[in-house]
Amino acid sequence: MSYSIGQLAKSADTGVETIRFYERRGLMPDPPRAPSGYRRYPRDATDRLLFIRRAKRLGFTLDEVGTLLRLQDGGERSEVKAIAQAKLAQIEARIDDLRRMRKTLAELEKQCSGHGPVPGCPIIEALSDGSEA
Amino acid sequence: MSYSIGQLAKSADTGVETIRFYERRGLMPDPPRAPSGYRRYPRDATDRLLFIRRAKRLGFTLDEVGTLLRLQDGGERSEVKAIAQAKLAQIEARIDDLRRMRKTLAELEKQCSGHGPVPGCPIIEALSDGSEA
DNA sequence: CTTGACTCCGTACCAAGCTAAAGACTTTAG
DNA sequence: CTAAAGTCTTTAGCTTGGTACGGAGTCAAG
Repeated sequence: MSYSIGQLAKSADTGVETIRFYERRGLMPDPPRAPSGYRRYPRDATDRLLFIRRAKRLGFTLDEVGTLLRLQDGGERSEVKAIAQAKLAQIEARIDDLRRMRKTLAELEKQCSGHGPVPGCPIIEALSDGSEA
Repeated sequence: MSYSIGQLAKSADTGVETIRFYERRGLMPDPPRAPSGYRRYPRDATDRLLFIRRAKRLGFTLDEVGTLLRLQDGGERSEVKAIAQAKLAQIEARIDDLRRMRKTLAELEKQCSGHGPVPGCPIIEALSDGSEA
């Protein structure tokens, strides 16, 4: 037995178009075809698709997912670890960015009474004169 | 005295193309033109441009910046505060997302010895079988 | 006056990750 | 058998925030 692309899509809760897109990007292998030209997926195609989805949820780009998939088919564990470390560093840098934004914005938001006209609003003033942002 | 677009760009450390882009987006007003068709900016155009840059640094999209600019020219302070609160909520949600990613990834990264072949690597295994991700 | 820098406009292109439309063909359910 | 649903390919579009190109006209320094 094998899957049609629609069945595969359903099995991993993705869209048909997404699978064809991953195929074009080299993440999903070109599957065998029925005489009609329809794609026929082996059962384990779902595993590959779920691998991609999980890696994406952890923050990896599709290019990085491609690298992880290639390493899965033969690579050094050190390479996997290095990719994970790099991604961790990116995530932490992004968190730091967002925390800085939050800090500034939260201070301004707290200072803003929320009543009356805009002139005098500390948020707009800070944006206007650079005193806080 | 007035600025050419190049001088304005330099005064706010942006590119000429960026200013024309903001103009198309309605963030910068259409400036008066010299007989040649060249844009002539009043001195305070720099303030508007810096406002946009600062708001962007705080995480606002260009559409949101546009709203803030319109409020600056007459609006309720409550509207400004509401936009700031919504943005704060978005930032916090994004931080939470990233922290979840970091937690999962950090655990996997710690479990990975970084030595030997990929088969058996806890990172790859987690992506393969969903045990952690 | 010439040359180089600047500016004009419209359009196209970039990243990333899909998503959709068009038109033809195949498979499946009743 | 028929009709609906699925699939095929190619191409184009979406999001956000710009960046770049081409060819023409203009401005400023020497």
